[in-house]
Amino acid sequence: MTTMTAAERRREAKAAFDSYMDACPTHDVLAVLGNKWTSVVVFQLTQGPRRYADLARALPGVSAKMLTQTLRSLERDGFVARSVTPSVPVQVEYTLTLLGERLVPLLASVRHFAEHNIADIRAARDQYDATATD
Amino acid sequence: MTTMTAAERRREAKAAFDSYMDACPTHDVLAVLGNKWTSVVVFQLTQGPRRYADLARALPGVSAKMLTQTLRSLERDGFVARSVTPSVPVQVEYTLTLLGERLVPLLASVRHFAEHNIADIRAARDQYDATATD
DNA sequence: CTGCATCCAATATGATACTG
DNA sequence: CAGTATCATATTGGATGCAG
Repeated sequence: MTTMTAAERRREAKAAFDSYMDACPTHDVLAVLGNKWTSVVVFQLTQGPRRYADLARALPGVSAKMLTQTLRSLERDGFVARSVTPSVPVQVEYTLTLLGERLVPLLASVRHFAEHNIADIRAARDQYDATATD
Repeated sequence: MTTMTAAERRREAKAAFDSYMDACPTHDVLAVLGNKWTSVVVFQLTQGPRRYADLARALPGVSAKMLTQTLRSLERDGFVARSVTPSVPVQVEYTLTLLGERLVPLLASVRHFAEHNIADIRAARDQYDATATD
């Protein structure tokens, strides 16, 4: 049973690593935050509860589809609560949950890092692109 | 010239918002961190310099293409330095730059948040999925 | 007003084979 | 060893029209 051992071991290592990646909390959170509209929507909600149309107006770049999708995803993760007022027409309000509020200091950390280092990052990019074009 | 004003204003607002998003440092950093392999590659490099094959071995889930792409992207952003030793065969070593080291505490913040809140997040997901299936 | 369905484009990721 | 090239698939994002 030594035949194929190397390939087998590689496959097993890969499967194990894939499960690890799937289970890794950090990676999970990063995937959520990495979505294009997550951070801006959360930021809007830190300003207070917002209705669907409020968000659409504040975020002119988002399509209706992505706004809905982002809100659903945040709701599913427990960051955002959705409450419907059955009037005519219906009124839907989105609010940050307590769990969602805990996202705020984290986003502040990211912002802090970003604002302090973006100049270096962009300088590096410019230099990289310049030397590549040479 | 009052015709189409509403639509025009919407288009302008969207264009302005798009530029804002593109220019936003936080969003920029989040986009980098959101890539599937960025965090794990950076984490490997916090353990010390690594050669290409070292990384491939430590990260059995990554394809050669994505490993190269991730490293190039990190190099372009100034987080990682690539040094070639012209031997036979060539030896390529990747190291975190000083800028890259500054990523470490940020990733630690993300990890801290993730580890403290992942249980609540997953509970929320389970509940959401359960009530949706009802 | 809210938001789903549909179709489409762009990007990210992956598998495989090949090269200096 | 350290990639590149190519092809294929998956995921993400967007535009439009329709519905409760």
